[in-house]
Amino acid sequence: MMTDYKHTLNLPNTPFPMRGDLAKREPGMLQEWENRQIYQQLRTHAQGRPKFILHDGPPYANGAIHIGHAVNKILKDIIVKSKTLSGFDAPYVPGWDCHGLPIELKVEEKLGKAGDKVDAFVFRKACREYAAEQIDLQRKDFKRLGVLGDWENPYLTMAFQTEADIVRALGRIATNGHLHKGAKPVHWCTDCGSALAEAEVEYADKTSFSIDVRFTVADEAEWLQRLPEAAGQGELSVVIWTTTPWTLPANQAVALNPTLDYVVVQTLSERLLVAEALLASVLQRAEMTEHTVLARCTGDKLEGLLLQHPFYARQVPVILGDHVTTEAGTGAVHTAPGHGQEDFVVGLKYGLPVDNPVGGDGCFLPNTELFAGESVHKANPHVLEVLTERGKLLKAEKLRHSYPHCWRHKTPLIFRATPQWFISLEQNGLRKQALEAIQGVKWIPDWGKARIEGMVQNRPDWCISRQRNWGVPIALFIHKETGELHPQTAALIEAVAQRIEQEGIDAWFRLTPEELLGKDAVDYDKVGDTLDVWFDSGVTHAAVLERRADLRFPADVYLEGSDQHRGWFQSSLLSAIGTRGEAPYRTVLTHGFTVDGKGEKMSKSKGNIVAPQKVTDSLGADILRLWVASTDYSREMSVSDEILKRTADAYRRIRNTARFLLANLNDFDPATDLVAAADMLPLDRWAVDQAAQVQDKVLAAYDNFHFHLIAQEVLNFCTVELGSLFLDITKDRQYTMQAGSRGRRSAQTAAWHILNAMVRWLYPVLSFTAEEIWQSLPGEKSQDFVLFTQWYDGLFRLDEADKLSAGEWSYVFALRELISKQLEDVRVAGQIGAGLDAEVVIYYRQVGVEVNHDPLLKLGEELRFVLITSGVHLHDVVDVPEDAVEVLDQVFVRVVRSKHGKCTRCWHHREDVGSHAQHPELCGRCIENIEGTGEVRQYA
RNA sequence: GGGUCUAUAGCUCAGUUGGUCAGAGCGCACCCCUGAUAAGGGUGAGGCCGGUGGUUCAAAUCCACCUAGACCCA
Repeated sequence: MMTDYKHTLNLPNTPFPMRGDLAKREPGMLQEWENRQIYQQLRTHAQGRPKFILHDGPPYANGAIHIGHAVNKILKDIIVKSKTLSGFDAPYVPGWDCHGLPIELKVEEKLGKAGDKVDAFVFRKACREYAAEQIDLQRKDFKRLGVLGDWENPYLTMAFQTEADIVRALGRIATNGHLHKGAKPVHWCTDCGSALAEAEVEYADKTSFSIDVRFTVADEAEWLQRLPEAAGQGELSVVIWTTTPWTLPANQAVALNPTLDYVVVQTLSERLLVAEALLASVLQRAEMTEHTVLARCTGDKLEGLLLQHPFYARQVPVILGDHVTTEAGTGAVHTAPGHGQEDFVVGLKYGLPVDNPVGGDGCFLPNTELFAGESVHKANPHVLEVLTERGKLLKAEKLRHSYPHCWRHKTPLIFRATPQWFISLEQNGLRKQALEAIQGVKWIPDWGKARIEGMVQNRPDWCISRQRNWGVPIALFIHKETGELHPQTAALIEAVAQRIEQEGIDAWFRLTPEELLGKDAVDYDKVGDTLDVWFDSGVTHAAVLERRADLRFPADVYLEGSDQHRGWFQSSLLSAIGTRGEAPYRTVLTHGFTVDGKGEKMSKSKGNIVAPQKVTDSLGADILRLWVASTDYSREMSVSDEILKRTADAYRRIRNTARFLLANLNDFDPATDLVAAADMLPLDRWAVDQAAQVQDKVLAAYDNFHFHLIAQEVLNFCTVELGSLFLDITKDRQYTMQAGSRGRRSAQTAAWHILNAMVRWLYPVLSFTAEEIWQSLPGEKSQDFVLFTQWYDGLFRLDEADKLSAGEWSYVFALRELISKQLEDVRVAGQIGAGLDAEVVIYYRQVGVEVNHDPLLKLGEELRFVLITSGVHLHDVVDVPEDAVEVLDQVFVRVVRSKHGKCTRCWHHREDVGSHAQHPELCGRCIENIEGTGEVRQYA
């Protein structure tokens, strides 16, 4: 009998599932989108809109994607999608970086070295195939994340067209006068037999010899002229300290700091010159206790004096350099321009020879006196032996320190001067232009500017040569005698590029100089080096942005991890300046690295790695996307199981809010049931107003790329304004009023507007869920997918004409919260269970207050619906009884258990329950809703 | 060692130019509901704002140093 009336209620109902089951259902949705070709359709839709170009930084085509890749692509996707909803034509062309050493090494593992066990052409073909496989694997994972893009037509740096354009870009840099051939010390891996880019160098601990060596003065008389007090007994030597004994054969000078104080000390048998600040540590190391300081002077007094090389018959000068410090050593620096960057620079200043006695295999060249043929790594003890024999070794120890290693082989690198191609930062003002261009770019966060500025300011010339097989060739011809570029270089480059367009980079390796140069061929060499892969990806602004019809130069946004200030941001900037004098991007966004819950780097050994594939296969891509969106990406991004669990909690709340809204729109058809804004009930107008405010914040946050604020904002809205207030309060109206009544349709109209707005807020982040909601949204839709729409414009704000102002609502809800506390006290005391068991009496100042200015009086009888209690009674404060609680200044509340019977239909306790013979269990309001013309609501 | 950053409740984040700024949501505990139910509502307990010194009438908010962490470089 009690359940008889349940069928007279309009209970929520929806096929939209409470649980997302994302891991299971997302793949099906992806398939559907792919079948429908939504990316291609979107391009048609967006045609003619203003363009927004986000240029993809290409991941390297090797290995499974990790969480950092996922973060990067998801952030890009959020931007592209939000810009689409903002009315832009925002294409997304993903790319891959395909050439280079890591792929070559993978292929070497299978085939052996090119030119050794396998023909170079076969080898390159294998590299190409390997890269293509890797791309397929990565693409599959990227798509699974819900990232929308032109996946069937991505850009690849190994595409023939792109390879050709890379060569053309090199040509432009050459013709613009930035190319430079030089012998410079570069990081050299003896295992690779190649120079390494800075990005290919890793630092790791290594134990080295640490030796102090005597450089005895060549002509003591000359020294004493400058420094008469240095007269004494025994040989006079300058002491140098080095951790690379094998570089001594290439020594060309000893550097002192011009402003540091140096002393000559007399020991038992000799005189030594070192920096005063380091004297104590040197003597201690050499175990010399007896000493007297004979002389003292600054380094600049000694410039140009000659020293005897410790084992070769040559004299080397004392030179000056600010790079000499007192951090370690002796304050006198052994200088071998062929083996060190700083040595090279200072050597340039003094015109020192760049002697490089070491071959590409890491062995001393055959003409090297004493050490011919020895490997540098093994020659150290021999050098020590020679030094000892000649009495030049003051002290030898072992030292553990951080030392550069090859990122692939993990072997220690050497610095070795070799002929290399460089993009010069100075020769034609590239550095200056780049620094100027940096000023015109917007860097987000703003410290990105200082970071790249500092790096560009200080970086050395860009060494673009690699002695490798799988790379775009440095397609140049140089004169055999003079080393000059061929005068027709521009035309030659274009001719080569055209061949590469047809056949790929093999075209260059197959080419004989005669084919292009004719008779000149005898005088010219074909350069055999390949390009640094950073050059490949760096010039995609030309090979991709300019080349593709759907894109354009410059891009609006580049977005990568903070490591790319040295990498892609910089290689792109330098190459764009070098080719066309303009930055390739207007805005550069940076995201931090992903770290674990403790803020520490992820590593296999720590076991704290979060794999994106694992997340999508368990929680779903939308959870991963929501995590990305909830995290402030401008700093380190923490992920852990707990964090993902919290994210999944937030997701469920958002999903269920949407589900409940849908469930209440079960019988709603906007075409016939939509209530005009002006006719909606005040509470419903308030809810739409709140949504409008949220939308303002959400759109601003998308605009400023502050996605984590969106996640917070939307969740708060779902929880507070909707869950706690609007949805809870309107349940009564939704369920108990006549289905087609204005009161109910008004609430549904608000829900419909809110859902329409919300589904779009969510779409850039929760793409799967948003589309799912969209499919369930009632009414004829203008578009099949959220993606094809734009931000919802059906929201509105409260205005002066509203019966209750925004401020009045705020007051009512603040009071409601205070009354909730009172209800809770009574509930805990066991007097009531649900709020509907209670009635509330409010005592406050009423005398002299106009009804029009009193929100409580205006709401009147309907206040009980706002408070979700069975009754509300308003009295003037003069009548306040003893047991009322003052919740606000001069506002007292008393909560009592209702003494009336409970209506079995609406659950309110009402005096009139039982007064109707036909329906003894119902209140009058319910009877009116069942049999009459239906109740009318004014406010809530 | 140098450069660029970060450090607010268990978690994710707000805290504009220093003065109700110690906040929100989640989680947690407890209560209620059973007509959003592997849901929903309510109440509550959690932070000396990484640490130490300064500047100031006043600092989470400015300065210095330290600690921990991240990226880049040597």
